[in-house]
Amino acid sequence: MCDDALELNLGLGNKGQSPRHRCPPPFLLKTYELLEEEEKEKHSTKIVSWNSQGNAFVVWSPAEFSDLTLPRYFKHNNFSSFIRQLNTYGFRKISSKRWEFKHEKFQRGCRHMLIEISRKKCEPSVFPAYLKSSSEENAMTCSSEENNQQLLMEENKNLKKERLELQMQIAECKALEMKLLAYLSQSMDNHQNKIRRLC
Amino acid sequence: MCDDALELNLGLGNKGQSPRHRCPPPFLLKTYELLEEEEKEKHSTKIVSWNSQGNAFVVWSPAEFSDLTLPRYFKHNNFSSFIRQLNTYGFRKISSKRWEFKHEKFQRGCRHMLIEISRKKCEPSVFPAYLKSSSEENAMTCSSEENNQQLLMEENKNLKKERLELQMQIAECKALEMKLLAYLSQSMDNHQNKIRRLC
DNA sequence: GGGAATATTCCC
DNA sequence: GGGAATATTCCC
Repeated sequence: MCDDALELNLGLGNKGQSPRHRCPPPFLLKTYELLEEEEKEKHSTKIVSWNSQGNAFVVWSPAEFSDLTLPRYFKHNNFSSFIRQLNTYGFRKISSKRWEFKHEKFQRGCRHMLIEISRKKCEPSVFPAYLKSSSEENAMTCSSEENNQQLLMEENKNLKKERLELQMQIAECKALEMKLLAYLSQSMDNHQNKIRRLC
Repeated sequence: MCDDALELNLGLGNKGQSPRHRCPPPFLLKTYELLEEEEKEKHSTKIVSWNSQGNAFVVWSPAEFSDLTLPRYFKHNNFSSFIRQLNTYGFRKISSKRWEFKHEKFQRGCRHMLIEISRKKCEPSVFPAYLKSSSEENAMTCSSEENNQQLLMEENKNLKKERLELQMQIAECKALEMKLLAYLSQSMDNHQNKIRRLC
């Protein structure tokens, strides 16, 4: 199930992204560590923990969690901000009776899976926010030419971004090629040696 | 100069936006208040203050400002984050010798003007820096507008062509990858067989 | 100085 | 639960 070794060897983790994205987003790391560290804590009542199967976690006491736990890991003490982040990363509340949150790739003992969780994208639509929110004003103040120009600019920007991503993909492909070739030649040598030894 | 009353009465402040925008953004309010409150402080050395004319402010001691002042108003103690915000709101550093920042609408005793300061949009107003005319009046002549559009369309066309080429390169890369992998697995089988035959 | 990703807040 | 504005971080 775990391809980490292959990914590590071939350098394919998080394709097309910048270096800082090779590790999980701070939010996920902190939430995971918070759960590991809370297991060691000696509170009179449990504040937050993995559920019994370890495939989700439960905030047993939102009040204490907000006041005591959150500010130790984040720049706030608002339960709702924490939940907003959970939703951003695709967690779901799986119980109506308690604050239990689940994500397929967020499980006890599986820190390596965190890298597979990503923020939900807000669709990069053709129309940027500033055109959507004030389209009436724009219609008043912008000539259709200017409007056109804005669309062109937007498309242009997206194309350049796309170009960069494609270029990075190519670089990765080439690197993989090199590694495969190196591995191929090495493994042939090995086999040659084995055969020689056997003769 | 101050339209606050009118805006309030007609509910026209920050058109098309939600109520919370009728007051200045928190960053501006906090920075303004910070300056008012620092005036009362009794530090051995001045940390931050309005300049003598009151039309800009000076951070006299960035180190103390970061360690002592920032965390009292913001969720961090990084001078660079503070400066990033200043830039976002259009402040300029107006001295090369000291940390002095200025915005036309940010002046001592003029809290009511803060409402007129807004974040720079991340969207280029219309044109990128290298295409922008130097005049702030941006009284673009028809011909230069058309010219611009021509350039944009040209660039756009080229980018799309480039994209196609890159995509083809990637396809080739992937095909080669497949061949290498197939060859690798085949050659390993062959060698295994040779070894078996030799044993 | 600013683009862009992530975090926090506010609001529906 | 999520859209969108603002704040903070990271990077060029």
